[in-house]
Amino acid sequence: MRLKDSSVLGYALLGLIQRKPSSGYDLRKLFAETAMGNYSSSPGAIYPALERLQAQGLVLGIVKDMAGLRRRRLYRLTAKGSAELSKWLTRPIERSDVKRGVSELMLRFAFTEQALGAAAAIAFLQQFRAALKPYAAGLQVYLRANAASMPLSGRLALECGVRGYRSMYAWTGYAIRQYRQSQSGTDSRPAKTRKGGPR
Amino acid sequence: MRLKDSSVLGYALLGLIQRKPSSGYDLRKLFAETAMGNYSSSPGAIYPALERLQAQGLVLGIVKDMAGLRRRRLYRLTAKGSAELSKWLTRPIERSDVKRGVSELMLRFAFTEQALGAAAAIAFLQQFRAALKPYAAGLQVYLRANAASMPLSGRLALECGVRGYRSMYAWTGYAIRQYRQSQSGTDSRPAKTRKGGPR
DNA sequence: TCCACCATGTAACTGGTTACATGATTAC
DNA sequence: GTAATCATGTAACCAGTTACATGGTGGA
Repeated sequence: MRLKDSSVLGYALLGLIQRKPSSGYDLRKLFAETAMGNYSSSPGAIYPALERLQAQGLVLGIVKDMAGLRRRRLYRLTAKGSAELSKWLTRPIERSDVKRGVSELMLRFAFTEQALGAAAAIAFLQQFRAALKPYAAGLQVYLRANAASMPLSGRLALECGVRGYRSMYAWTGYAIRQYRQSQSGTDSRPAKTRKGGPR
Repeated sequence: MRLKDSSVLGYALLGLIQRKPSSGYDLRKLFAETAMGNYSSSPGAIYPALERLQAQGLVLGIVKDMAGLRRRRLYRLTAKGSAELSKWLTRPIERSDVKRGVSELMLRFAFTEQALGAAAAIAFLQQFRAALKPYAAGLQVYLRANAASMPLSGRLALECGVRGYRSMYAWTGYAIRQYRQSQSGTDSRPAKTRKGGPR
């Protein structure tokens, strides 16, 4: 009897709660306002998800009587929840993960630093890089083999994919360099300086 | 009483069926084998989806007694289905489409050429391009404004997104050039094109 | 005969969406 | 007192997943 792993939404919630104990309302706002907007929102998704996490013992919600405001249920990770989050973050990256879509991997990356430290983030990037390379190459091979028999639109759509994966591959190199740089400088605190921007 | 628009899967099925009348089995194989793998597969999704499309009158399934094989139900588009597909393909591209994810847009692009001709595909690319530019710029602005207060991982994740959108923007330029080239050279397609002349 | 494969379906479960309900607090 | 906002929930519905069922066909 397999306990279904938490959905991506579940892991996103775990990650955010780990970062800072939060109420459902807080989390909704985060999803709605920050660049994580592609992840769902709306009470009908989040409150039930939090209940599921609590039922699995990954999270513990305590009603706080915030002076002067309506009671809010503050969730924080349990030890089990923390372990589950770590397990998800360190799960080996496979071809199928890349294929299924890169957004879950980016979410994992975004949480790795604060949950497991910069070294783990670098390790993640290296794995990601290693998975991207053959994937892009495979697409390229498929493209070369089938280009002649595909309509132009199909060929171009594939090329778009190849370019996207290549771009991400290049990004992993850049990101690793950034981490190394931030480590060699002041230790422990990831450098917030250097707002160069991409490119 | 709004009939819910077909889901993305529904449109994907319409597009594939338009290209060539197909059975559920054919469609499953397409999803499983071609680079469209990210779209679902598995009978439990496809057969019910086909039934829904039929119930909406977008598609008509006829049992063919393919000599020597088990009967297969061949679906083909109805006029209504064709119209619905065209409506989806030509729906204006908005910021929210880009945000929600680019894969639906790529699917639309891939079907546009065969359904509506090369001119429509070019028009789609131009719209797509026009939507990508401000989106990437907006991300960039957000990044610059918040980089200082974000952990390195968050900053890098955002930068990855910016790079991805830039790469896609560049791709739209390339794709438009490719279409122009294919049109000016040997016209393979019977000219549905030339509506407004390639600007 | 039995197995492998083609092809279609179905049932149980899960999770997300939309829309609404509820109640507490602050501002007027 | 009433409106706006904070905050949590709930119910109905819908689509997708997994896993299984069905049955027809060809080949050993």
